[in-house]
Amino acid sequence: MPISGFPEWLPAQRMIEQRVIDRIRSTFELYGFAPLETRSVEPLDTLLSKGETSKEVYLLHRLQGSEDEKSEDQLGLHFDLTVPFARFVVENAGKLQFPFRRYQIQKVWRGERPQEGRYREFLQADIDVVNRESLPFHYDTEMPLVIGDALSGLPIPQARILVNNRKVCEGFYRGLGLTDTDQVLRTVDKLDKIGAAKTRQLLIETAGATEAQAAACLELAAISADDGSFVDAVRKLGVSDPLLDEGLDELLRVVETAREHAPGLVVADLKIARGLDYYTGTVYETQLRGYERFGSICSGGRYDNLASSGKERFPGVGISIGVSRMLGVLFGKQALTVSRSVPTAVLVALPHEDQRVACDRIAGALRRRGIPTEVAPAAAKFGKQIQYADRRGIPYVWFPGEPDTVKDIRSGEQVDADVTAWQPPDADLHPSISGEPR
RNA sequence: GUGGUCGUAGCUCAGCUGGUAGAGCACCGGGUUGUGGUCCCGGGGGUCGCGGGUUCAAGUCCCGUCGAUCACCCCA
Repeated sequence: MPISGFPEWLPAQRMIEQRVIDRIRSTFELYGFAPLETRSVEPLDTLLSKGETSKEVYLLHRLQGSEDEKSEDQLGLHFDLTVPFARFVVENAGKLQFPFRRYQIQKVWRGERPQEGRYREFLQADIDVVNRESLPFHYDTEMPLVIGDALSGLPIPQARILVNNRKVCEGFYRGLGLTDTDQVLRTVDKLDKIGAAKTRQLLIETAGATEAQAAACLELAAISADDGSFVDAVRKLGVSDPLLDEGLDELLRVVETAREHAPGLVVADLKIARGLDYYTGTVYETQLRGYERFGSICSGGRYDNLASSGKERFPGVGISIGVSRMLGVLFGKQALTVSRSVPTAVLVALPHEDQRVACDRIAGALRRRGIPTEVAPAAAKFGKQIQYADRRGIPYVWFPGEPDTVKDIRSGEQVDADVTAWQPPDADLHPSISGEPR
């Protein structure tokens, strides 16, 4: 029986997942991020002190453990990769070179109610850069480019990274005279769901806004642009505040850098506010075109205060691809398929059981040349053996003989072949993933 | 964690106001004496998610539970 929120894929889907991970990993390394894996558990205090206030953390305890463990002794499964990473950096600061760029591809756990693309155990692929004391802003501009590069190499719908900056919102709200900027942010965040009228009402009721202030907040939230024009649009609203200026300047740099290196990838969208509450500046959120209703498949942001030890601070910026969420959503729409359900490229047919040794020899020779090969399970009729391959999508069946022949079962074409020379086309060597149903 | 909808064969589904389960596809075998996919014939397969209750009788009604999904919450 399945357990709610803990998905298990079939081999075909796992192959797709592995291909996706391969692509993400190689891209991360292409940009010089170093691999890291942290333990799955953290002290509960570490998890909770970093803003995760809800009870969605899974606790770990031994069956034979004592009932009255203190909370500082309790272990919880990590719910993201950023908090463990921050802890790791503080702990190992003396052994790391800064700025430190690392990637981490691991499972994380959250006790939320599952839905399509929302799980309790899921895989994240995360990159972060941290530095001592202060982190140059250009890293904030780099994050979307890495993600855009990784995702654009996959047969999935185009990604659109929505970017905002908390300084813009907070500065704007402050400039308006609103003091509870967090509450304003939380309310504005619901705009898409509850609509402008209700948002306006809530701003007045819960954030102490006047009609005019609420209207201004909505006007800010409505601004979205894939170029620098959003800056003028904000200025036209006539609010001024130093933090607002700083935020606009930063956001502009993200948008302009993306326009230079990856046109169409990034959009400044001043209503996005989400992410964990440790974010202090830039925030990212990513949609796949045509899949907007499934929410963000990749998000992150700048955190200036997450990691610190004594007087030392380690500000960072990072972004994380929700691999399981992205795949779950695409699987649900049958928008990702793989060319076969096994890695095998060649099935060696078995004429008689007493020829298994010879067939194993053929398979060995092919494998030594990097061709994934298996020998037929039984000396059934050749029709059955071909069917065995066909069911699994194995493209070639090898017939031992004088001479050996190999058949492309898709075309039916069968040619003489030599184990020391025959080579399938590169496209057939390994399963390939595509965006179209098979 | 809260609320709604749904849960019949591997898959898609049918099963009227309760009367002890059915189709198509898939699968297996044969026609086809060792090179598949078409066609024809035949066959296997279901504790009706699970548990309890009401009833002479429950796939069908009631309660609980598990799972899927949607909304809230929150977020990958």
